[in-house]
Amino acid sequence: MSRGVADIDDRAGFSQKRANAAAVLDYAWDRGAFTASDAIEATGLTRSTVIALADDLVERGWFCELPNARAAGEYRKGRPARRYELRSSAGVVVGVDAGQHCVTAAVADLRGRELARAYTEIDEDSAEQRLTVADTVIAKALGDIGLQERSILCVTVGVPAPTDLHGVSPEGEQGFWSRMNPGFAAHLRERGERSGWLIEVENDANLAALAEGALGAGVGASSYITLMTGERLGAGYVVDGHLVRGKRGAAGELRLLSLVEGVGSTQGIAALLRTWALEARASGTVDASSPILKTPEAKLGAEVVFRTAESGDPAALALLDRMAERLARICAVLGGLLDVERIVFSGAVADSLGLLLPRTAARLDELTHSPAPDLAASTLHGGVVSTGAVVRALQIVRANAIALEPLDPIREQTIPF
Amino acid sequence: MSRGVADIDDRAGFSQKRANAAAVLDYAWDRGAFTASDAIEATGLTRSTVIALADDLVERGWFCELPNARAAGEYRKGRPARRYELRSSAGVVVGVDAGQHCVTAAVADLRGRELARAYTEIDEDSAEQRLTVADTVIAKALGDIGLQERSILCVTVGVPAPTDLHGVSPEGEQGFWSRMNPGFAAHLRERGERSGWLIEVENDANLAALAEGALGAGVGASSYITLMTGERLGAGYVVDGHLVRGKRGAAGELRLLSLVEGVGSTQGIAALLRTWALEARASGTVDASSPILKTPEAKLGAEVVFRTAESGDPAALALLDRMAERLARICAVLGGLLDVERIVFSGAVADSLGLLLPRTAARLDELTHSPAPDLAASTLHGGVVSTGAVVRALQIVRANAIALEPLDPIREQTIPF
DNA sequence: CTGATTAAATCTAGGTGTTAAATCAACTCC
DNA sequence: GGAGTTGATTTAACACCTAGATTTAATCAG
Repeated sequence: MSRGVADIDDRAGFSQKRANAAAVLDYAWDRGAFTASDAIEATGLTRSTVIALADDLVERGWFCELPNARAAGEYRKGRPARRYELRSSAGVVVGVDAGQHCVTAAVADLRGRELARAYTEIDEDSAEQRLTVADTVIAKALGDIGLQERSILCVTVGVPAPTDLHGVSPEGEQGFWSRMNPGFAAHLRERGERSGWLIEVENDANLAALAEGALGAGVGASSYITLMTGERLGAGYVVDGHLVRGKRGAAGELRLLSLVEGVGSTQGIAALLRTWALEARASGTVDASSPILKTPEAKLGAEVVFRTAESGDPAALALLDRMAERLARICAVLGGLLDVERIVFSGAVADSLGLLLPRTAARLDELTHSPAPDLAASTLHGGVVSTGAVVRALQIVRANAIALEPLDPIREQTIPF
Repeated sequence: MSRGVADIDDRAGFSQKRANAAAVLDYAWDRGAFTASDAIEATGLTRSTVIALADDLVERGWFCELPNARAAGEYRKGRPARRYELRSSAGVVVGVDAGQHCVTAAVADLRGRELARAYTEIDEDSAEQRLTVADTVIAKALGDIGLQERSILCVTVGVPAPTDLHGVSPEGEQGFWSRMNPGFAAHLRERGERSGWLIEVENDANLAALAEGALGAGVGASSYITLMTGERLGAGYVVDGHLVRGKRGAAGELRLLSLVEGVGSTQGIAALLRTWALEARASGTVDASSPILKTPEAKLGAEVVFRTAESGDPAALALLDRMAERLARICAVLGGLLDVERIVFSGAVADSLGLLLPRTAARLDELTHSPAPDLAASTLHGGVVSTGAVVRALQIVRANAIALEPLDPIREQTIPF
């Protein structure tokens, strides 16, 4: 569980106050304003205790006390209750998508509202560069809203590589993985320890899965898979509410799907549709009027195929059917082996799946006996990984909140955006 | 987590004493005799507190106090320490394997020592019968060692069907699953509530996986798969230390493996080797001296093939190679998709895999790029499921211990076996 | 405007459980 | 038998929670 997070309290015995404070804080986390009575009911503690704890948390900067009870229209007779709320500006989290070609950093408050976002493209793949680029992108995002590093409570970095419990990636083929993750964990941990924030380095598909589960098409499902499907396929599994990582964090690497009949490679939808479209054009079977023939070769990609199919073009539809067959097989195997209720398609092509998804679902239904998993397209457009990183960072902060010291509660009302 | 277990305490606020007592009890669980000083170090609590808690637990029947410190040879100077130990006879757990043809019940003490075992075969498949047979088999096992129902702390039942969080199985094809699990959960829960024990109904392969992880070939691995491979294939996944169950508990149902090239059906090793041996014999390509030709048809099964192969028979070895290829593909897909470090072969044929496993491993190595999972044969012979049920029951008792009342500490020394 | 009503805050006394420090007990070793 | 060592026991103080009485801040009815 701790995963690279500094273990702050290793006492096994419990401090009652600490535990109760954690309960109140946790209750407040996903709730808006609340009164002492609300917390009393939720925690089973006495009024005196709850109020003492809440005042404590106000003093420590986690809560702010709201003006008065009746303001919110929800008036009830009797003495107005004091109202508290999690101080969403008690600190920020940073979610970084350290992708192959581009590094993005998103800064969010404790409610998950995105306050800033910055990115830089990377040309050269030197290890050094990836680390320093991440540093500067984070600094840039923070700078845009006038915050300093000490506002950070947690930084989570997503990398296109499996990561173990310490955020370290294995070598991988031709060292790709260790090039993508050249020691983010160690680098950030060192800085985090100085500045007092927690860190985590996690596989990008896993973070995407968390994003979908928290905000996207995975909401409400306790078992689902997120398929990242741009140029290459990758998956993040959430089963029984837990992220499934595997020994080296490589669960969700789909290379072995090549053993499934009719699947072959692990190329993504975008890559494959492009290849197929070029093949079709070369085969001479495509109608002369079809955009698949008319589009210039350099521009012929998945987007074109999707758009062309929507206008009823038979050649494009044939390609979609072929893709549906392939995706259905992938979903059947993954969904069948893991018994998930939903499979979310995420990544660049997610917005264009209108025609493809129903076809895939129909085919999937034929392949499976028991109820097949639902298929859904991500609603999170780009930035899934950085969003997932923010989601994960918030989870980490929430789990460790009582052990953390938030910003001094001076600049109370300043929510930059 | 609770999974059919009666939720005894739903207060959110914490009782400090209760939590500390739980810590001490949990510390004692997988430890032999220990002194107060040991527990002090482990829990971080004060001597006074630990001793008070320990005495409390002695009074409640969870601990017994052992004679004196120096007895155990581990003498150190100074005043001899009081020594405590988990009272393994504080109660028993019952693990039931409610298989298709046979119901087995194992009774074990809190240390996991098996005290009794009973079984009955089932001829007819009436739902009623399965429930009552389970009752009588449990009663028989208990009776053999002169215990009464109120000694039971938890009953776990393994069924050859997926189970959801409440222990309920879906319909399944031709109602097989609901015939195998005709409401064990509801039936036992009712009885358990009267007699004060916890219950759980779980898929048999999942229980086998837990058994392997606790006592068998899965020990030491945090991510492994147990393949149950008798007549039909089934798997239990443990990834990152968690059992992976899936929405309906059907993770590990391998029907969809039929989509993998070279795997085809989900028949088990025993079933398939029998079929293949008969095919080979019919094909006329088998040497006349081979036992595969000479064994009477009714006796020609997996056992014969394994034994024959060991004497170097080419026909039998060819069958093993064919099987190795198939198993390697299964392992490659499962191991690759889930990133496990080990795959354990469990079930009836586990003892005969001496020749098959190395061949499978070699082929598996070719199929995977990254380090392939280790392959291991179960060392638990028959009874894996009931053993797993006991393991699971003990987990449940451990997790809920402070909320349970053990037997009155009267018959202290009576450990029947 | 006054007093009744209501709901919540605040105050107070008491109890439970933990700690820290001092003291006592049971050993061994010389 | 006395010094030395380790751990149990005792004691007082403290931390935190609870329950109940009291007070406060509001509405509402007349």
